[in-house]
Amino acid sequence: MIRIGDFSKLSQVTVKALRLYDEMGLLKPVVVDTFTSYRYYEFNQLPRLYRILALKDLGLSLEEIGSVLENDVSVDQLRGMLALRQAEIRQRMREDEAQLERVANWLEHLKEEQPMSVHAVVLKTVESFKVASMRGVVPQPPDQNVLWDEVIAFMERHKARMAGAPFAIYHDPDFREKDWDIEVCQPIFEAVPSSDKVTVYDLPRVETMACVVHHGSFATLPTAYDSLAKWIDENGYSIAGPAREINLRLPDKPGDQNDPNTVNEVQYPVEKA
Amino acid sequence: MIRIGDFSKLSQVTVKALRLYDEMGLLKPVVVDTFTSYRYYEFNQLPRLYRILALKDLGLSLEEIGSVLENDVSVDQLRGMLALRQAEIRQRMREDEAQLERVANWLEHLKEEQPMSVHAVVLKTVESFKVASMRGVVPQPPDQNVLWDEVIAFMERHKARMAGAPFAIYHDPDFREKDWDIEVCQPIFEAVPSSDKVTVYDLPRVETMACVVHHGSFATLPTAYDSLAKWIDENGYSIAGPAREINLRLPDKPGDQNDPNTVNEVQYPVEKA
DNA sequence: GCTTGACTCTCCCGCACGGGTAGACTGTAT
DNA sequence: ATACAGTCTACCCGTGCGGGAGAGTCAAGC
Repeated sequence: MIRIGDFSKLSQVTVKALRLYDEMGLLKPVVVDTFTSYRYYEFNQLPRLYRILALKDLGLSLEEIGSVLENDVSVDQLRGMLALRQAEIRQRMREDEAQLERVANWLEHLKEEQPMSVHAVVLKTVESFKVASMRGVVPQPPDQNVLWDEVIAFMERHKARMAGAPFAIYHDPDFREKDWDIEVCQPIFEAVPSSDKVTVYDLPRVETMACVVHHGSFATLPTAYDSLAKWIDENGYSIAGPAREINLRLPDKPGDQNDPNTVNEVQYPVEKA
Repeated sequence: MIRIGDFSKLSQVTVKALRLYDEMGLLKPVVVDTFTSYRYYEFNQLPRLYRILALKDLGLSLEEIGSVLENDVSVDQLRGMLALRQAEIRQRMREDEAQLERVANWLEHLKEEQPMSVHAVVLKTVESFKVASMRGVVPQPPDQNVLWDEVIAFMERHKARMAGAPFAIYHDPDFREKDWDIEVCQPIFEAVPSSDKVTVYDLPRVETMACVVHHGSFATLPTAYDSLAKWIDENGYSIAGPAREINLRLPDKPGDQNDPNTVNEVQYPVEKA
């Protein structure tokens, strides 16, 4: 019979851990002195302790280890637990790879510039939601207000309530001088019927959406697109659909292209390249 | 100004997380109602929140993110932090790979046998320590007691105190019928001078030692060697030195080869293959 | 004006695995 | 006998929130 400190040195398991395993019932000392509460171990408890350590090395929780040691799980169940662990580890390795890529990308950018603005890119999943939408070709983006007028009139006619910030979808796959193919959308609650001009439908869910927020006048909005596109490319993704431009905060004076307080979120559906 | 729930939906950051970021000073609402304590946010706080999320995606802690956002760290320091993260991630990926291998190995063994005994293998680092040792060739392992007699006599002559369990080093690289090259060692505290038969020296540190404990009569000890060797091979290691056999609990009757209460730990120095 | 339901607030607990500390004993070696 | 090392219980700490309790607040419909 040896004391906890010696057992700790022998097994290279900290005293703290041994006490925890005792408390959790994984490894009880053979004797606990009634008066002093000193724990006394036996050499032949080492195999059990090593089994605990071996199972811990597989990434099982202490609770799981307890079940395994007490034969509360069948061999089949153990197989299941380990298969699950396998999947978890593989998943984590995939995440680590992606994270490594992002960190490398930051380091790359830190060589050149003050990158705080560039890198505020976030991936989200956007659920399906209902919109009142109108699509048309207009000379320039600011001209989309003719489309908006229709949508607003439509909403008022149907007393539809807004379910989120209005936004525009830019359907042109690449930049153009004039004649932009733009769809303006207003999220709504009610499933009102479409009119000849305004369509009501469910915008499908987007699994992975790369998003960046731009705060400042419309004139500087293209830089947001640029850095977002750059991020997408450099982090191993590719663009998988048309961009959305969400008008979180509109200019104080309607149509003012230079209000520095406007806030927009630019979104691109992406997929792992 | 919007309430926390709307800000949460907008950013897809849970209300809980937003409150935490407030408390940690990462992102304070623009207004907190004095009477109701309601938090009110602005759209233009989204870029900062996204910066938080982007930094979090790199694996930085919230505390680190706070420093970065408050410009408490220079670009050089940030570079250092990210380089460190890079090293951490790579390290973790290496560990994950090893863990994956161990899990796969378990699953492999679960197909065949009741493997609880086989797999209680532990890797440790063994520090350098002082021993009184005597090496010699004897017909069979049990004959090592002639060596022990010398060491015990030596210890008594010098009044040396034992610093741990006695053990034997098996210097033969492979199994043999007779004439075993065995070194018996007793860890001691005092740096007493060597005699002509017994040598006192510092056994060097072993970086990685694969260990298994055997509990039962000496007759079944070879199975411990077998499963240890198997584990070493199957987990991508190779044997890098002579085996040690540590006598944690000796037979009650000295020399009894069949006492089922003896406990031995078998150790092999290993290195990643 | 009142009710109702959806929000929001501030605590507090839990997780996994201990680290660290405090204050009180206990065992052992000189 | 005394000193020193070992051990005991009990408590708070960290990470990044999730869950829930109990109480207070806001907006909309009647």
